[in-house]
Amino acid sequence: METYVLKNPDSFNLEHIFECGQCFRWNKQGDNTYLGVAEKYVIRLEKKNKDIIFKGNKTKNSKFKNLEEFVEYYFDLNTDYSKYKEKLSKVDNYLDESIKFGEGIRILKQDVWECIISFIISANNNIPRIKKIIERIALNYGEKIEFEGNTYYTFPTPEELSKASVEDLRNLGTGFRDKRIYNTTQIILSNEKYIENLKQMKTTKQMKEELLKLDGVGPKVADCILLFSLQRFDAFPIDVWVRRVMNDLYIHNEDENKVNKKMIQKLAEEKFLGIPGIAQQYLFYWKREQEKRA
DNA sequence: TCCCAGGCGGTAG
DNA sequence: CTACCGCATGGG
Repeated sequence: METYVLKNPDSFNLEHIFECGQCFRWNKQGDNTYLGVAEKYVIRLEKKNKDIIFKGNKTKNSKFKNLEEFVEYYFDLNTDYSKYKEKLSKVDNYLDESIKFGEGIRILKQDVWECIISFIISANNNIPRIKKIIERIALNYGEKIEFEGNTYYTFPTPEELSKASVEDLRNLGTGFRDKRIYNTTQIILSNEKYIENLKQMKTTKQMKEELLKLDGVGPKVADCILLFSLQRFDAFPIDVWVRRVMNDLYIHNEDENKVNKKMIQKLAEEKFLGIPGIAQQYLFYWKREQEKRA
C-alpha cells in the first residue's frame, strides 16, 4: 500500500471531479472518501482539512513508478485550471456561475483504450447500467488487486478482453453493443501501435477521423474519448444534457430535441475561446446537479 | 405495461 | 447529405 498527500491543491474537489460525468469507476463511499480503479491502481481519496490524501495499491504491470507519479499524471496536476476559469468566467454570466458552482473540476487523463470501450457501452444506455457493465467486464477479464482487505479488478487490456467472445460479451449485459466491443477490440489488437499512433497525431480532427473508424464510435463517443483521455479540450461532446443547457441558455428553441447539433457545435466554437471541452464540463455539471436537486 | 437511457449503424430519400 | 429506425437490457 502506498500513500501520497497533496497539500492544499487548487481546483481539486472530489465531488466535482468524479461527478461531472467524465468517469465510470469512481464511487463515493459512506465515509465521504472516493474509491476507484484506474490504470493498474485502486485508490482511495480523502479530503483532510485542505489536503487530499491518496492511498492505493497497484498490480505489477503498472507503467508508473509509484502512486505520486500516477496521481500527478491522472489528475493532470501540472495543468493550471485557474487560468482557464478566469478566461471562461468572462465569457458571460452563465459560464461565470457554472464555474463558481463547479470550481474544483479537473479533466482526468484516463486510459484511452478503457475510454473507447466505456463510451461504446454508453450508447443509448444509462449511467448506473454503464457502470455495472464495466464492473462486470473488469471482474471477468481484468487483473486482481488487493486493497484494504478487499479485491478489485483492473479494466482488462485489449489482450485480456480479446478472450471474450461476442456471446460472452452479450452475457455481461452489453446488449446490442456486444459486436461493437468485439470488433473494436480486434481492430486495436491487430495494430500493436494503435493507441501510440493515435496519441501522436497532430490535430484533433485527425484523431477524430481515426476514432470514427472503430465500430460503435460515432461523433459523440469520439468527442468523449478525445476530451477525457487525449486532452483535446477543443472537443465538445454533445449529449442530451449539453444540448439542453445550450438550448436553455443560448438558443431558446421550444423543443430542445429539434436543435441542430451543428448549430450547437458552431456556437461552442465561437463562444468558448478554443476550450469548449472545459466549458462543457462546467455547464454539464451545473445543469445536471440543478436538475437532480429540482 | 410502457418508457427511457450520455448514440450508432444501416437504409432510404 | 440528412432523416429516420431498430436495437438489448434493466430500472422507474
